[in-house]
Amino acid sequence: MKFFPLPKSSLLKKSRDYKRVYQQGKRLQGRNYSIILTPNNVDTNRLGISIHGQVKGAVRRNRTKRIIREFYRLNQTFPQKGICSGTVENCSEDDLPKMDIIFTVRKGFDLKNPIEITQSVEDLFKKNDLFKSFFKSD
RNA sequence: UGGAGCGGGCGCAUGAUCGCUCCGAUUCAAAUCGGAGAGGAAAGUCCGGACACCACAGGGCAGGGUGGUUCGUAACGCGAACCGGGGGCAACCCCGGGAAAGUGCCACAGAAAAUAUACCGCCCGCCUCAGGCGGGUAAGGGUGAAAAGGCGAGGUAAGAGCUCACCGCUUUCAUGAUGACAUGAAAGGCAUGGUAAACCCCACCAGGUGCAAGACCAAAUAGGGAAACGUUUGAGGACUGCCCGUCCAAUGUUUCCGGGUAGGUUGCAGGAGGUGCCGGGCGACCGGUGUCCCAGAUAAAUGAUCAUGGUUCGCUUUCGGCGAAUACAGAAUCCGGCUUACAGCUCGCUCCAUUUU
RNA sequence: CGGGACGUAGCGCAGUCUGGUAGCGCACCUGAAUGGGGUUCAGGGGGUCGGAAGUUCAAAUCUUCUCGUCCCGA
Repeated sequence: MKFFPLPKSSLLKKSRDYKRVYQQGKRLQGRNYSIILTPNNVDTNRLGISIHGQVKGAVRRNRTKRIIREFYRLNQTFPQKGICSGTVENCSEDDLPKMDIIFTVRKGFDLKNPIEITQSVEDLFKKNDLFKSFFKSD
């Protein structure tokens, strides 16, 4: 069994970090959720989770957050992996920069375990060629 | 056996693997090991306190809250017991100051909605063809949510507390109770419609703001104060009329000081604490003693996966098998209440009906 | 964490303080006017007053609880 620790340094903490990602990041729209990505200058990926207040009930919000975090714990390099899976070009996961990720959830989100989220996110990356938009635009 | 009332409890369990937060130990550190990790409502934020800061000579008004009595409590709008009224066959449940201090309101209907009054009536008198006029009366009809004590007898032209008995009401007295109040007696002779979750009156209560309170440490940037050393001037002021010089001023550098933002630390987990036993009390609760330490996050920890087993439902139906479901809901300074939400399981006491003995 | 406001016809709002009749504009329907449409005029329909209890003879209105939406302060 492999170890997948998730310390707090792998989470976004500050309001200005969130603002930077919202302003500079690339957005992927899923079903009642979206993922925002931007490269950072730290040597790890960092995750932030934002759940809309219309998701009623603190229990439901907390549970959604924990499931997303569990998904991230098991797939900490999913942005790099996803970008490579979405392009036809030559791509190595280790050459890509580390990312800041924000996972935003809206009303109607109904994925109930990490496996469903993994499948949904993989499908999402395959539909979008992020490699091009990040590194070929200039 | 069925129905009902009241008061409690539990609210999935066990194991494995991978994670998260805090505490303790080892340790330079990294890390390792050990321990702990959501609720009965953590919720709504409706009350009350603790704690903190601010304000404050004393008193009052306005505005707000509470509302039978006596206890309990740190305190309460909470709880207990009792009192009175109402509902229920019953267990039991619900309600609670003042309407004979004052003001307002009571639609429509109705003669009249509180100063009393008279539509249909009843009775008497006069005029008189039907009927009309004047007076007496409020028992009956009618209206309305509500109609001026109820009911019976006497009384009367017809009636009326006009008189009387009983009930109710008011006042006074006596007895009992800490008290709400209860019981009894006498007198009055009907005066007192409802509404205070209308204004109001009476009694009692209360400074304000809230842990993002408050305390401490403290970048960057801008600006403030002080000191030292320089610089500039045919722009200014003072010593002095002029020059030099000095001081102020302007400006630069350095150092120091104070406030203080981001950020960090603390407040922040031993408490009106839980629980066993003993004692006091009808009870709420209180006292003594033993024992336990029981979440502490901050873009905010308490999770994921798998296995086995409960419980409930559906299908199948011989054991059994398969599938589904497993409530309401997540700590944010803490505590005492209230209110609201809640799948299902379960315990105790009591009442009613039926059956058997 | 603390404070405040709102919910009434399909839509936007009065009425709530001071309890008895729910009203206005737009929209909708019918008719008139026009060759037809628009404008205009006349008439009409449509509301569990967010929900539940309570006070009262009577509640959109008063009281309590509750649901939803929005806003403000830190």
